Amino acid sequence: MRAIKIPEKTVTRLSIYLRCVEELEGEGTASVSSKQLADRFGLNSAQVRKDLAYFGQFGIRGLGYYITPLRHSLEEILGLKRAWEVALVGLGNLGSALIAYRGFQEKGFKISVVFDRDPGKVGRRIDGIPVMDTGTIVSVVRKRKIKIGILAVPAAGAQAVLDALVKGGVIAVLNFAPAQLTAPDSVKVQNVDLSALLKTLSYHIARAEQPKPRTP
Amino acid sequence: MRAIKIPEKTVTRLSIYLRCVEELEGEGTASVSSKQLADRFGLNSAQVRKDLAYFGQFGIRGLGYYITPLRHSLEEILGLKRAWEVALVGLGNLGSALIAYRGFQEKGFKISVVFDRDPGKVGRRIDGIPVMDTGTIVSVVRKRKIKIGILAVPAAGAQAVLDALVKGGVIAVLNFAPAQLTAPDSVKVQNVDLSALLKTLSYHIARAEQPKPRTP
DNA sequence: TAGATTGTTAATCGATTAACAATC
DNA sequence: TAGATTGTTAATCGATTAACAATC
Repeated sequence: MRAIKIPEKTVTRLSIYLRCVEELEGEGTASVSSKQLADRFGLNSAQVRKDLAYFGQFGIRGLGYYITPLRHSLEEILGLKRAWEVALVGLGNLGSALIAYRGFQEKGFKISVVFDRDPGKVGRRIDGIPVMDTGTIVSVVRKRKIKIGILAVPAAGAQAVLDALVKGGVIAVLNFAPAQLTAPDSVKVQNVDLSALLKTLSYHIARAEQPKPRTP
Repeated sequence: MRAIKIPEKTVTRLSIYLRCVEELEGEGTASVSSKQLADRFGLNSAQVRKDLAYFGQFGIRGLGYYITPLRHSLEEILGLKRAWEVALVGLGNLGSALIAYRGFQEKGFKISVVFDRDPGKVGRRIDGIPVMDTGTIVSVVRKRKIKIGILAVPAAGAQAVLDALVKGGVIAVLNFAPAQLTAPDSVKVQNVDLSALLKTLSYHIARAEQPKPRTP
């Protein structure tokens, strides 16, 4: 029996499909073909079918996909049928921002503990969430069986924090620190370098502004 | 003369290289080979050389790359030799968070105007930044010659805001709204769907927890 | 049954990695 | 000069897209 390798990009697209399907469901659509989905949301129909086929047979030949069952399947695959507890590390500007941001909680990801090393912050509660010392990460995360961590600390301390999270049993991390972190293969680290994203934008502007090479 | 297509991923990696080079420079290193760089930061040396070679010849055979000149070249390529003004649209939780977050300003991206449609917010100043009505995007952005926009509005209104930004002359957009937006090819849109990122993480946890197939 | 659309295999495309001649 | 490392071409790998038999 071969373990079929599912491309990372396929998983990323799954949440795009889910969003599209949610939208269609909201409009009361009963079923959709991969072609319709692709045309409407700017996707490729073959890719939609191939991506879905990694996980099972969700469609009906000659008809397409029933919306509601497909949504349920996507939620099941993505592990969204349950709520996840999340540990946030770093209560600086970005960390505070992420707590205030409701987007995560709405999607079933609940920040249930925050870690910071500033004694002035430790022991307080932010939005009802307890702030604990960074030194207690391993034990607290382990005790609460938390599997998802968010890193919102400066780059310099990020690796040590990641190590602690991993030691405590965390297996998926959203990292906002601009640093090349290392973790065991079993741990999934998603990097989000906001400044780097802006830098690629500035590259594109610089390219777009200067080159006025020749008017044919 | 052929226009060499530079892969998007190469541009993304450029800012990673810049970060590495900055770190080495901080340590007082004078030069580095692609191999050293790759070993230390978990990159591939051939890829480093190939990526850089898209933009010119920055190395010296037998020696490697001189750190400081390479940093300057990377900054020049990425358009970081100047400060950029940025227009932020949406002063909700995420928008406020992005203003409080110092990361952008530090890297030369200055949020110089914020747009919101809430009359209760318009006219005020946040952190010294004027809050203006969303209806004025086109004229304000055009007048100030702003080229970069950040979208922190709900998905429903995102396309209209993007259209306004583009009409005003913006050519690069960082989009936090979970929506499939369309823009002219000349406009670069970078999507950052934070919830989608968490969803791929929850997928990985779901995979990691269940499958305990057989112990050989 | 005829028409439509899936699931899947084959073809294409692009990106990564390896190899090496050029050259410091 | 000998050793090292670049810039670049060729080989490999993986992902996307096209094509089509299976089948609703």
